Amino acid sequence: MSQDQYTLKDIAKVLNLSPSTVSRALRDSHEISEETKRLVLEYATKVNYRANPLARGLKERKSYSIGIVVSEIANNFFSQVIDGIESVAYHKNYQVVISQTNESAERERFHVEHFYSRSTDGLLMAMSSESSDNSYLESLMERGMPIVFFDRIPKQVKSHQVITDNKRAAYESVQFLVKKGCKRIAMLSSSKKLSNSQERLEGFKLGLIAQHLEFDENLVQYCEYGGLKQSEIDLAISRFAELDYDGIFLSGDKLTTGYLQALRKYPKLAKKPIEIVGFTNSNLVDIFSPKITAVRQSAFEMGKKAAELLIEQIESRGKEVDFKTVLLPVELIEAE
Amino acid sequence: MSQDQYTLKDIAKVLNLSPSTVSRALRDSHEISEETKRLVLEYATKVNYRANPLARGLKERKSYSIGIVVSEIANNFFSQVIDGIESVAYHKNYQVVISQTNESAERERFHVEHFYSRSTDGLLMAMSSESSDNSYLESLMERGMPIVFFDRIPKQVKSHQVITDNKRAAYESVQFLVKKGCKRIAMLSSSKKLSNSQERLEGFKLGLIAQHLEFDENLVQYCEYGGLKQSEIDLAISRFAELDYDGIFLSGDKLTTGYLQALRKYPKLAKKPIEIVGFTNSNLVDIFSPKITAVRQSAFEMGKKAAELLIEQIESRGKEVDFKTVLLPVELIEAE
DNA sequence: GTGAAAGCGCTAACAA
DNA sequence: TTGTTAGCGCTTTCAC
Repeated sequence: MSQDQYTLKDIAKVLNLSPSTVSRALRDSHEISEETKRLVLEYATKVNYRANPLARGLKERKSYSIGIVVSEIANNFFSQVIDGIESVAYHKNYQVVISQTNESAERERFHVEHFYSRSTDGLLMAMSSESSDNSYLESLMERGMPIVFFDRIPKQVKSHQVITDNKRAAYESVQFLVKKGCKRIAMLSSSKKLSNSQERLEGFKLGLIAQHLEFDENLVQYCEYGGLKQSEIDLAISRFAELDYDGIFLSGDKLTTGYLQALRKYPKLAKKPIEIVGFTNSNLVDIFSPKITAVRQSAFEMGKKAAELLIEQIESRGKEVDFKTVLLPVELIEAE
Repeated sequence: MSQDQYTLKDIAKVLNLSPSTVSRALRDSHEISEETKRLVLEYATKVNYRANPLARGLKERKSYSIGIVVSEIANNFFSQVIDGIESVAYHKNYQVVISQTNESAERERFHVEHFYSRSTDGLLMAMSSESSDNSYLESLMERGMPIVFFDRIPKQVKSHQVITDNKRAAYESVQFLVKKGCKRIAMLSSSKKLSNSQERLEGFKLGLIAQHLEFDENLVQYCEYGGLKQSEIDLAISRFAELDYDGIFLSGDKLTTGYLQALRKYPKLAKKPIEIVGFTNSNLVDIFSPKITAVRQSAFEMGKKAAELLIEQIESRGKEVDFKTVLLPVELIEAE
């Protein structure tokens, strides 16, 4: 990096070759002699040659960059996913471009179209909670833009998907609570509309059935905004207070932390200690109080897997792909 | 977005103009008649024309993208900074490309050079803790790559810098502790080498002086790895245990959470309750236990400010800039 | 006020 | 096996 960027032409001139030969040599083409390849490679390494990605992208209609669309970056779960994405992209030489929607469908669309006009090679998306009309995404994909969805996936789209095995996670949470001696288990859930929530609720019910426990609709409270508004949680909790329960399953990150915050705020609502199991990807559960058992999603893995699938799809260049739905496990982490 | 990307040529053909005229019209050049401009603009809007950023970048040596280099993305503080950066970039129409170094100087350099070869327009960097030789950064800047440093800045570089007012933050933390009745205040510090740490230590001392308290070297423990290794913290804490102190100032994010984790692990080390003040940008301090007072950096603001300065510098196109050092305040958040 | 042409750095079809 | 040429989509100098 001790001087300005070398180009193919520069190298060609020095070695008395043509730019195309140099190009081919660098791409290890079979039609170039070993001797020439060696020469080119040697010199290229020496001057630290880097192909100009803009030029290459312009030519190849490829930018070697992938876009991420999430609702918020400053979020334990998403930032861990992004970490995973970056780690894969780094090794495969793709740039990672981020964008956030703040849960706005309009902003989501803006970003997606922007990525498109930038010849971004592919997209990794977790849908904003507000989005409903996804037809524009389908038409994009039809026109050849690979999109891999993770965490929050739109309905009925043909694409790779990487999600948490929500049903199983909820099921196991119940098993855990029962093992701890709980007989009446409450649940704090997000909006019934979200696929995530539905699956977790289903797993919750199955978990109860497996333990021959009755499902009591009163013991489930729904938060339309998934805990984005603390007031929602406060309300839910005050409703719970009148009921008798000895364990609770919190089915979302914000619900978990919101629940704990509410307990702090209204200590009398927490008359007796109960067993708490909740989704959260915070790294700091071990210093939370009261103690909870964390349902930790494989966020990093999710990012990795999604990025791998995306890059694979990108590099298969429009060949028929058979779309996968990858289910990732959660980990129950019990505070000591 | 209902068909494939239009090009200048497409528009030119339809309107019976030359591509160059269309280009000029779109860039609002004075040498194009109002009438033509109107025509072009109208049609361009109609077909939702977007200039191909790769082609433009290749030509203009500009990519309308800025790069972020941080040690880790999945980190409360940094992800909040990135949030701030994105919010500015979004409005100014720049893409945000992320990269992480995992504290490796080598990886840092790799990323920076990569950004350079990608014609990234500018960089936002928080140095990795491992980096020492920054001469390559200087030569980069000399060759016209704008870099704005935030949080962790290299020594002696001429550039914009956005950092926390560390001295003041530490000073105020001490005032706070004294107001709470503390007489013997301990401090857990990062490596003496880091500028951040030095400033916080200095503020700590000044704070003591202002309260006519004596600075006792024994009451300060240094963690070479800033708390990255829990063992470091455990050791420091066990040393503290033998001393008599009634308040502690934790001068870094990982130190704060690590300290709390250690208290949980070795409850006997926390013989008597003491007042705790510590840096942390976690949103969950209110559910930590024991209760602490959080020193919260203006992370979002830091990202915003840094991005604003960077884009301003980019768009001033190599004009002489007079470099600013922006000091941001912290907020002390007391648990209820 | 508009157009023709060159060129940014790269790849690939075609020639030799 | 290597070189020549054209062209990706854009901007800009130079001509008209």
